[in-house]
Amino acid sequence: MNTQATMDQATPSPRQLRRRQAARRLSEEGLKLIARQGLAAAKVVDITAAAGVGKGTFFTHWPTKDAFVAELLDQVLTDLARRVRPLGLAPTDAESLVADVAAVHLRYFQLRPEAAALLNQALALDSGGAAHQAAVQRVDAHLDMVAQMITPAGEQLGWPRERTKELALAIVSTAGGFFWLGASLKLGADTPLELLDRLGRALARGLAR
Amino acid sequence: MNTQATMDQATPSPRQLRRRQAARRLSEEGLKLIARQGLAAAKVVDITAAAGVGKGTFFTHWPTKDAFVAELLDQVLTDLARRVRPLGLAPTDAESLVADVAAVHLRYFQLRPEAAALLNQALALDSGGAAHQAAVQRVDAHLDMVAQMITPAGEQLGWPRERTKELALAIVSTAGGFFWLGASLKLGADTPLELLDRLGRALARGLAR
Amino acid sequence: MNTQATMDQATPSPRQLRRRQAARRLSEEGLKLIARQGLAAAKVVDITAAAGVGKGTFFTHWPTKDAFVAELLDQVLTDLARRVRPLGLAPTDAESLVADVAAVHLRYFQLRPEAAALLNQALALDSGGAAHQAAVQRVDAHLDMVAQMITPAGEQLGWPRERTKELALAIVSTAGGFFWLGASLKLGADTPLELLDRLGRALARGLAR
Amino acid sequence: MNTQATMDQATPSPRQLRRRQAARRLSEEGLKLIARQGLAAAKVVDITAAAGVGKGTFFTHWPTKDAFVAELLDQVLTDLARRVRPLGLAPTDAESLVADVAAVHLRYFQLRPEAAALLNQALALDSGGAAHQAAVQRVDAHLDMVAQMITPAGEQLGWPRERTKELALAIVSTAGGFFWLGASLKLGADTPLELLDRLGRALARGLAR
DNA sequence: CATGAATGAGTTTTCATTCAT
DNA sequence: TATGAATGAAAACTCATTCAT
Repeated sequence: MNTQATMDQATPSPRQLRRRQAARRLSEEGLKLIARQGLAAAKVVDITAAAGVGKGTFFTHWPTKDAFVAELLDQVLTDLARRVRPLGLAPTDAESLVADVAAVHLRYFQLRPEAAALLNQALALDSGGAAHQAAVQRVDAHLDMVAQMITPAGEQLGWPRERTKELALAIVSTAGGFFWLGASLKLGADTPLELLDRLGRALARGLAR
Repeated sequence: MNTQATMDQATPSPRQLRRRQAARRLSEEGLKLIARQGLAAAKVVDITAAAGVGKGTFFTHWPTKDAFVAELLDQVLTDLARRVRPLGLAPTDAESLVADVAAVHLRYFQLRPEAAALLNQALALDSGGAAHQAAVQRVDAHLDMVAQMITPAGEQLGWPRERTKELALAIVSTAGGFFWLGASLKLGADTPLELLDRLGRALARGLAR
Repeated sequence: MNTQATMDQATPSPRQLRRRQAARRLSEEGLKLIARQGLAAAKVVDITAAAGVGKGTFFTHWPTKDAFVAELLDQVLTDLARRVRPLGLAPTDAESLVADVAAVHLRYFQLRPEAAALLNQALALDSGGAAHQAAVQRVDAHLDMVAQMITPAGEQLGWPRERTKELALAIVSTAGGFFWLGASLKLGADTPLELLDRLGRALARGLAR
Repeated sequence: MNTQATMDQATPSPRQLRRRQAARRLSEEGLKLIARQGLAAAKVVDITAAAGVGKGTFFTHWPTKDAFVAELLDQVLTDLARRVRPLGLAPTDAESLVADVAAVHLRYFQLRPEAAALLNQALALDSGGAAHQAAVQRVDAHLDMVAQMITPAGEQLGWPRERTKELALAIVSTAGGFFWLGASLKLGADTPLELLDRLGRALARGLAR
């Protein structure tokens, strides 16, 4: 009862704390490096060096580099979802809802261009490999979530219900693509929120005839 | 007098013809493979096998794989530009011009998802390498072209002149990103033109306050 | 307090020991193979196989094959220099000094024909490459060392001071060349020291009018 | 009787002339390139380009690159032999004969450092290959020739008869080695003949007790 | 014969992953 | 558990050689 294993959240041993710290640093530095140098160019040894741990440590946290990328992608999309979901709760008109969802995506990727980079690079993994499958599934899940949120609004705006997922795709890809290309071309980082909002709203308004 | 050497562009030797044929096949199959399996996973040997030539032949056409990718990117963007440029000639209202430019991009990438894939993957090359530099520059040039076309229209719609390039980025990335994510997720390929037009128009309309 | 970290040079970890062992074995086997088969024909994989380690291990010790060759050359010339230098300390007449320097070179290369082989092959590397530059510089440094030693003696024997380096070249190339050609032709390995000494002395005596 | 094939030396067809011209140019440029860049770095295509012929032409003259090198080596040693042999005809004292043979070698390699380079590089070919065998044999034959010439002289000077070949080796390797190392280190090219003679004579004089 | 386009065997080098300490 | 040394599969690229024109 008093042993560590007994209670999950109870005073993690200092060792456990250090371990989690290391994992966090690895995630952070890994994401940065992948965004800065590309997925292939970001070597495991670079990531561990940046995080200040030994190379072998990496593989005590994730079984493979692909698994690491998968978790990174999951973190990013989970984080993004946390900001999107509340929009579904407060009732607004259809147009505003869609516009807001787009705006949140745009702002998120503007602040975290690494997230946009990761999104794109993860989908560029070998189509054969399980890693690609996993990435696709994870993004798909995010899209489903967004689609579910905006289905009624879309319908009100005259968008075919069975095609709402493409609407979600439009929102996510617009935002992700803009800041992914933008990061490469050194554009977009300082685009004023006001203009981004206009871009976000553009989609929504455009739907209404 | 009637020999080949007489006229520069006349009757290329059958050998040259075969050679060009091979180059074209390599480009086609290369683009397909890169889109299907990812840039890194598309090995040179796969591309040559798909094109039905020996491995070494590849390197008689391009000095490196990166040079090949660069040329592919150039071909794609040149091809795309050929379809975009005419829009600048026929006079229309500002909103329609922007909407049309967006629509052409969307349709282009819908028909050629490989092009969208290439665009995204080329920018994911090692940030250090010259290949990445080249890709960035090429895309940048395309953006400049688009920006130049839509600058007046953007201004009329109240978009700051010095930020037109970001507008161009929005158009290109929306289209490219949509079909890049879409291809991975098996979405978008059959989205009706009508809906795509609406998405395209969305940006344009959204600009007007 | 008694741990390894306490003293810098004390008790290298057993892992480090094994590592150094491997490096030494690689150097030895590499030198042998290069002498036996030629620099180009001595594949890295052959060297590692001969040393009983994996192929990749090679590159954890030297970044390139060229760097390996450079170190080998340095080892050889450093080792040779260790035997030559003492001659400069004990005072003798000019003729004997030169003869002794020549004799040490001859004996050294007779006992280690691989060293002679390496010397010649390293200079045969692509003239364009940095590897060739490095090899040339290293040999040049050895020549300078020898030249400095024999400058006064040479002068006494009537050899122009500004051409002492060519004298050094004569000594080194005579010895190296003899056993390099000799090894290829299966000659020289059992030439009696007495005869070698005569050859060595020949240079010295010959200088005096 | 009147056909070309009938008489060997009679009026070679202009075609034959051009062919021989090409072969000569290939030999010359090949030797230069091998000396300048190293045997491995001197690509067949470089040689043909330098000679102003197509790549394929090379292989109508020699079946392999190795055969080309073998012929080059043969040409060089034959050329050298032509200058050495006359010394055996005019009677002189033993010391002078040996000294003269050495001097001829030294002068030859000073004027043609490419020849020295070729000599060394040819012996560095894969020990496994037939090319190496051939090179070794050819050099061996040259050594035998020299040895035969100086055997009596050597004996008179007190050099063991059964070791004359090593004496020949000393002469050839001294000269070849000096200018081979010298060419790499930019030394020796302008060493005055007088000093070279002294070096050459050194060997001879040194032999006498 | 001369040519240069095509070819693929062969080599270096990289890097995720394993595992003994 | 953390570490970094060892490993070998994999991939780009080179270049002598072949051969159709």
